[in-house]
Amino acid sequence: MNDQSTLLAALTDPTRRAMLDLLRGGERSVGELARDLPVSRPAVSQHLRLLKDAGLVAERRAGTRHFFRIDPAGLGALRAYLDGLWTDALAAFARQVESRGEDGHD
Amino acid sequence: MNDQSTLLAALTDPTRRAMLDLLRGGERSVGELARDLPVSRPAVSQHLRLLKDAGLVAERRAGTRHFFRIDPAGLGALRAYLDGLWTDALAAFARQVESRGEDGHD
DNA sequence: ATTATCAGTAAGTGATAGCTTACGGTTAGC
DNA sequence: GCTAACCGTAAGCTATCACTTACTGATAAT
Repeated sequence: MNDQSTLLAALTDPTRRAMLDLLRGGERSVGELARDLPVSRPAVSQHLRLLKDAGLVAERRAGTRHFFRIDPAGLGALRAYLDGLWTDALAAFARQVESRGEDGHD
Repeated sequence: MNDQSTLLAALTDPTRRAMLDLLRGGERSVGELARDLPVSRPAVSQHLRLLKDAGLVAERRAGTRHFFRIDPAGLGALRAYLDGLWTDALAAFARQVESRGEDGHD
């Protein structure tokens, strides 16, 4: 019920979304990501930790390289939340249209 | 391409998500929202402006009352973004599984 | 017309988040 | 063993954001 906070906070930052966009094509190492981003490598590491904690990326280590890739599972939870909100909003709208003229409000 | 920033930023704040949850049942006035939230009424007004700018809520004015309700359209854009990310991630994963052993990286 | 209610705006404050530089740790190669 | 490359962590700084109080505007009612 409170995990959306982590997911949404993770997706809100522009740099992190840029990182996810870079990972659309497949996994990348930390250095590779930093090379294509306007921030320092430590900053990328911090963002990756956040994304990993949020369940949005997965890690694979090979030697000294740490490869990251998008984890589709994390996005599922977010879609479920938005779907629920969407459904409820439509239901509320239908209910209101249906009761045009009635005045039961406080 | 940059509208997700507004949408995600709007959804990230816990107070704004609480407001949206209150609006799940249907439209509410500003004062009604403030009464059920742990923040002041001006704070609610500020949040509503943000949500409205993001396209997540719609407004209806009746006398001095300003009623707000969830606008399903805004959520659609966000779902589309997540879907694209999801699809690409799955495709990238499939591509990588398929090329086990090959080494075409930079 | 005056008063009261409802709501948006402005200004100021405190906390949070992202960035940087500096450092420590681990693996690969000579 | 020593050096180099790759990466994570720590500390500090700055900017942004959410909140408050005070004020102004607009509608309703007496």
